[in-house]
This record gives sequence, structure tokens and C-alpha cells, in this order.
Amino acid sequence: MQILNNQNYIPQISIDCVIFGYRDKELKVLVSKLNFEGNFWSLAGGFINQHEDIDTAAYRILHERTGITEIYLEQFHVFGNAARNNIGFFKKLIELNPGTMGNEVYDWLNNRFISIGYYALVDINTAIPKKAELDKVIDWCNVKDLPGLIMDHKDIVEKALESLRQNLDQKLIAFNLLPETFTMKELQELYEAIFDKPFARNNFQKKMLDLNVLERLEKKFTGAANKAPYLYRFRNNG
Amino acid sequence: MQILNNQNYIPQISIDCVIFGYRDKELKVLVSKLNFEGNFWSLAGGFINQHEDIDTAAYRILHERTGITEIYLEQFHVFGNAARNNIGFFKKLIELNPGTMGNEVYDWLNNRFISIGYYALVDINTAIPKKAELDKVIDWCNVKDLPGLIMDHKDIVEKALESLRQNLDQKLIAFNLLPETFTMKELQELYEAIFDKPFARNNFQKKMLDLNVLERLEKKFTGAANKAPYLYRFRNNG
DNA sequence: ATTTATTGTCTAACTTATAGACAATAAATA
DNA sequence: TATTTATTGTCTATAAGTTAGACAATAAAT
Repeated sequence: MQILNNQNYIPQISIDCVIFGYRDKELKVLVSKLNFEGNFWSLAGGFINQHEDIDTAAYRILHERTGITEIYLEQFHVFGNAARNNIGFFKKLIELNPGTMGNEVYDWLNNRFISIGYYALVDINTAIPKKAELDKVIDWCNVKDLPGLIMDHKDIVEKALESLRQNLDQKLIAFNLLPETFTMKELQELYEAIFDKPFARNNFQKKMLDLNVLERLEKKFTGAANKAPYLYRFRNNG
Repeated sequence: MQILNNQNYIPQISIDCVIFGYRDKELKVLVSKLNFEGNFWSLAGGFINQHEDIDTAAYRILHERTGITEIYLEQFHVFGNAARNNIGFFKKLIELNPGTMGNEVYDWLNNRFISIGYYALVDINTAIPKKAELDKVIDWCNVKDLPGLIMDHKDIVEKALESLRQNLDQKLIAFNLLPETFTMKELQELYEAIFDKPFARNNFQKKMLDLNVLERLEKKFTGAANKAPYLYRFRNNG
């Protein structure tokens, strides 16, 4: 538990990361269950070292939780209501876990925190979820069907999703959620999962090809009794 | 100087406000010169009380500097590079002002700060600039011709302007920069100042009227030898 | 060879954006 | 009073972009 009372952390500021992944046609978020009595589910979070850039801190937290280093990461909002830590979470935690918590942990968690929200887009096949010190379970959950999250983490996810949707077309970042190669249908299904609405196949394909960022590779023979789709690769450079 | 070592402030977090106003066909920003030796120009800034929402703190800071209470305000980015306070500013400040600074001020300013950026849109005719404790001068400056600002305040203004431009069409917030009534030409000139590019008069008018948020009032007789323009008022509610 | 399901692409219809044109008009001028 | 000038409000033709329907191509099963 030495980490939490580390004097090198900036006090009263935290980082919460909404780590998005994509599998089984569902947009997922990496959440963890805290290693305490009671069903406390949380986003991947952490703190900022005194001499660390906040972006660097977010990368560090993400690397710790996913094992990957090349991560698309974006700061999207700061959550700073005075009451955000007090909506029952900490009291309930203490109540359900009497005597199990060191003073340092107690003192640290009992603070008011202002939290900087980041969202990350990762290839779920490459990311290997890794529990942090206080996690009991860590898993990918459908963004539409998350467990009850502590504090205002549900609001944070919603705001992250909203920001993701707004940025998706301008910044061409959806590809970070897919493996290296993918079919047009897979790309479309990803968009449909993110926006939670269907797209017209013909126009979606035209729009994506018109972006001039997709490289068409060989066909993908799936064994299905129909025309084989092409594989595409996202090429960032020219 | 008691304010700065106020134990009720959250340490190492600040708020910096880019207060936009509009006059003489120019987009302005409220900046202040610090009451020290040396030309230190700064954005309107402040700190967050322990039991204060960050939005409330931003409103408080804005009210202190402009005297107005109904302010359009939006959080747009957090600036948290570890080096942001150290790019010579503090050293230079100490060097040019030997022995004039109390220990509390010294200790407080010598900290690393993570700053939450807000931008505000105000009617420059209603806003009455008011110096804060450490300000020597406070004034509206053309956003295209700002004095040299301390720390990363120039970056903060640039990011604020970028965010303002992105939000302007979606959120219909430009009207906050104008007086109650205005002509179509004045509205267009405001847009041109914000985007730093010309708009076609006919299409601009059509676009604004198609928004269905402008109420047409009586004509404004300017005394000029030409057709009198209508005055318009922004109506927020249906 | 035929059928089936899906993919890739084309085009017509519709909507929106852009650019040019012109009438309306407030005040100055003749 | 009629004419001129500068600007405003609006219309329309054209261009550009979006949406919806259609159909050929094709991999594998029948």
C-alpha cells in the first residue's frame, strides 16, 4: 500500500482513463473491481508524480493496465465537482471494510480529488489487462452494460464516449480499435458499435474509401458462400 | 498577500481564464500586467477552494475580473506539462524583484501547477475590468497582437481560440460577445474576427436566419446614405 | 450449371453550399 | 422633386455533397 501515500504524488489530483476496446461487435471499456468487500467497480485510474507531465502519467497508467506502449490517448475533460468523492462511496467503503485499511490509505482516499479524464483506444487483442495494486478483478465490459461504477465514473464514461464520437470523423482514430488489417464490414460494425446506430453499407464504403487513408490488400477468404471481401490497412502517412 | 497562502486552496492546481470580448471589429482577450518589476503579462487566473466546484471557482474568478454574473463559460483543456512553470518565468520574477516577495508568496508560486483552462465570452460593454490583488494594469488586447505572456499562457489562448472556433457553430454562443441587439453586418464581422477570414454576405445572412434563433426588430437608422439594416436579437428559447 | 449470400460500385434523386444577380431603400446630391 | 450612391435583403442558377436504390461480381454450396 506504499504507493498511495507516496509523497511524490501531486495531492488531490487523479487521472481516470476510459480505455476503449472492441470485440464481438461491442464497444468495451476496461473496468476493475476493487480488492475490498463490496462491489466497487472502477475505471483505470492513478496519480501524477511531482515531476511528471500529465500526459506521461496517463500513458504510464495505461501501460500498467494494458501492457502496450503505442496507445492512442486523448484528454477530454476535467471532473471537479466538490461533491464528486462524497456520494456515499468512501463511507460505504469504510463501512464494509472495517479495520482493514491502513491510515495512509484512509487519509489519501479521504481527500477531495479533481480528476482529469483521458480516453484511450486500444486493439483489444494486443492489450493484456493487468490488475493494479488494489484490483481484485479486471475485465472488458460492454459500454452499454457496465456494472455500477464508483463515484462519478459513469459520467466520465459517458463524456468520454461523447468526445470519442465527436472526434472520430475528424481525427480518423477508429483504426486504433482494430487489428492491423480488417474488412470494410468490420470497420462499419465498429462505427455502428460506437455510434449505436446503423450505417448504409454502400455510402459507408464510399465515405471511407474517399478518405484516402485505406490501403487495399489481398482478399480475405472466409469460407462463406459469397464474394470474398478485401482486407484493408490504415496508412497514416500519405 | 494573504490570499496566496490561503490554506483553503487546493495546492498545485490553478485555473486560467481566457476572457474573450469583441470591440472595433477585433476579438480581444482580457490580460493583466503583474504588479512586479518586469513586463509580466498574464491571463486572468486563480485557485480553487477546498469545497468549491471547479466551475464555480472559474465563475468566481471571472466575476472578480469583469463584474458580471451571467457569463458564458466553458472548460476546454488542462495544461499539465511538468515544465510549464519553469520556463524562466519564476526565476526571472525573483531576479527582477529581489527581497520584495514574502515567503508565503514565494513558496506558493514556486510550486508546480496544473492549470485548468476555461474560456469565457462576455459583452465587452458590460464587463468592467477590475484588477486583482497582484495586477498593476488590466486591459483588453487584440488576440492577434497580445503582449508577451508568462509561462504557457500564449498556448492557452491559442487552444482556447481553437476550441471556440470548433464550438461556435454547434452551440450558437457567438451572441454572448455582442450587445443585446446587433445588425447582421455586425454579427458577420464578429464571425470574421473570430475565424480570421471573410464570409460571403448573402450566404452568411441566409445561414444565420435559417438557424431560427434570431428575432428581427425595428430598423437601425444610422444616418448613412443607404438602406437601413434591421436590428436582431438572439432568442435562446424557441 | 445453378443458387445463395455478400461485396463493390454505379447512378438518380435529394439536399446543401456557393456565387452571381437584382430589387429595396436611406440619405446625399442636383 | 428626381437622381445618385452605398448598402441591405433576397432570389436563383450552379456546384458540390449526401442518400437511397439498383445491379454486377463472386466464393462456396447445391
